[in-house]
Amino acid sequence: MITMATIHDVARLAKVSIATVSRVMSGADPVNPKTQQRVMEAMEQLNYTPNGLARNLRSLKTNVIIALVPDIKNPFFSEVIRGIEDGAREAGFHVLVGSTDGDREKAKAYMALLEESRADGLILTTAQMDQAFIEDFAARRPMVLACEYIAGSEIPCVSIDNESAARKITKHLLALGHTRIAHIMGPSNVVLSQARLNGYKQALREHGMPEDELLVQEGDFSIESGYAVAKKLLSIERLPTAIFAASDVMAIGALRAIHDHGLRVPDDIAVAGFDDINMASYVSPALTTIHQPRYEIGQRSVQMLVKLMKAEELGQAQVVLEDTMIIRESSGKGHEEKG
Amino acid sequence: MITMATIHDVARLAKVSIATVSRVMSGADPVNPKTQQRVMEAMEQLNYTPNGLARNLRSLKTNVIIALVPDIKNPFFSEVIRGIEDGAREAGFHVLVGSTDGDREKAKAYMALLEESRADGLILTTAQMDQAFIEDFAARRPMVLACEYIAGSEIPCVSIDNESAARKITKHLLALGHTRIAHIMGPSNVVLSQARLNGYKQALREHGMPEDELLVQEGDFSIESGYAVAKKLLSIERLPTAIFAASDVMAIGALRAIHDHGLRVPDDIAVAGFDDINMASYVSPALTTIHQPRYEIGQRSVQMLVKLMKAEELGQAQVVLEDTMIIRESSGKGHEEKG
DNA sequence: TTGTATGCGTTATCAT
DNA sequence: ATGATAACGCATACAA
Repeated sequence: MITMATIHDVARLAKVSIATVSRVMSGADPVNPKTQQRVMEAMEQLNYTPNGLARNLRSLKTNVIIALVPDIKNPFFSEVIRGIEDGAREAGFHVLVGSTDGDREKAKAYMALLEESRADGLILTTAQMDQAFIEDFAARRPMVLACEYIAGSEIPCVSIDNESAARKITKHLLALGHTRIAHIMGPSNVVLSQARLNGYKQALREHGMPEDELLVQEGDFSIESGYAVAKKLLSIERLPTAIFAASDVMAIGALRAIHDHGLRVPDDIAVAGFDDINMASYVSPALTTIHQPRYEIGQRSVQMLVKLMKAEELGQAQVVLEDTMIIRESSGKGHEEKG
Repeated sequence: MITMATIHDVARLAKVSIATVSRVMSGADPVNPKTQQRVMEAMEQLNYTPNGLARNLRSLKTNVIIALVPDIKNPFFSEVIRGIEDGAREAGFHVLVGSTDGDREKAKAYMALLEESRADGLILTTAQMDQAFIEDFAARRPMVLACEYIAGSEIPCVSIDNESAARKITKHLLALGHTRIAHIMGPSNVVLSQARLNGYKQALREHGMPEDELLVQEGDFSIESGYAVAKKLLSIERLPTAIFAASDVMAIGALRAIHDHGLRVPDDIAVAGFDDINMASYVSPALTTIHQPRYEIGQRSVQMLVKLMKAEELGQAQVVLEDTMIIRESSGKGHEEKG
């Protein structure tokens, strides 16, 4: 709108060189108190704000990091983002949150900002693109994976052990005497969906339960998909006695589907979720779920990213945080386990 | 990590001047096909990506707009943001989403990015700072208010008519025969909380109902506050027969509080929300609420902002979109109205 | 069709 | 303690 004052304007008004103006801003070199005063007054008078772009170009740094989430509607990520933002602020960085809607091209568009030097680092909360692309990118740019661990990869990451967590909650359902446990998995192209599926299968196997392919159906983490998939599960001949959804949001969709079907949770069908989002303890029945330290995941991710950007050594590149099983109403009577 | 190739490197390798390299990138001036080929090969070979910062400094534009939300956890805003992002992408802009946590200082930190020329425009989804500050800012920088209309202000904005919507849903409860309708309002320092409160009061007045101060309690749009405030409402002597919460999220908290209190919705107490977030139709009982065209609010906001940034005339600076009352289970038997 | 040179607003390295 | 000037990487007006 209004044409901005530059360092030259300030210098002219204060009758000094631009170098001196720059000096009073940085405070690095000594400046005569009297001229300093003049410069400050000039800055004040012109309402001067240094141009960030010029500074960035000069330093070849932006102090911006990009955080990519697959779906900004998903409440799971919002807390992770908060952790990221707080961690970033502490380290003097701004966060640009991008929602990719599971679209590789959108993700790549954001990642291009790094190539253009318009951002310094990247946090990926879901690795949906092909692994080769990610590996290549991580080799060239500071990047951290939050929430997801890619087996066999050396990319720095922060996550829980999704497999063991899924195993744990499936075992909980088994311990309650369930014999037909269905699983609403996440999109099969994301790593953590596979991890949770594996944990589920392992638990069944360890208990000598047969795998029924009909009982495993794929959702996309949305509440709508949870509802739709649960409907499908309710239409098969031998009804499941329990449903383990790979996310709380999908579990809430399932809750509604079961309700609409005239059945009751947990009496007729038990339900378990994953993530422990805020709403999990407010819906009725309250959700049994796996608590993920979402805020901490975000925070730790940035901390690692900052080290990466400073080219510091990060001792451990793959951080696994602890999860907790939270037993509430939706799975029936129970107890709490830690691990 | 890796030291980037510059336009000079490309020029040297292709044995041309940097001007020519620049030309093949922009495609503005004609370039000999043969040299163009050489340049392209050089770019390819060096894996060259133009430095965005330099471009930005040159053009004094960043193509970045900042969208500020008070709370990224609030699902209401996620859909607005999606609208903003899609609209922005169409217009060739990137969106930097910032969460202010209702903290003026955080908001100002983001707004400073505009002053530093590191972003071109601002969308505020909640005006929590003092009005003078906002007015001043809007006079100097391209800015649009989404979701909120400030009476007496000329700042461009896109929103529904919060007052009439609140009046409408309160009247719905009155029509169902409710005599003691409580209101869980939003934070009193945000404009739309006041608007919704006013609508609520107007409806009561029009029906000749007395105002009971005990029945109006302030929340902060969080599910926890909805729960806590509802608890408070359940502890007063003459119980309310209905609760109108200023947001669905708070309404869901209230649902749980009523449930925990051993009462039933809508039989014992009716509940109405506001926003029509995704989850509103999935909780039990499903929420009666006001549907806001959230995605469109976001989209229209950016469109206005883009015009503002281009210094184009925006015909109408204050856009009011239509809301819809959605009657579901939580308010008891009913019908649907439009307006 | 191509090259030279200037400027975008800073910071930093020289001098003085 | 201060000033002149060269980068940072690119786009473009002007020459050739």
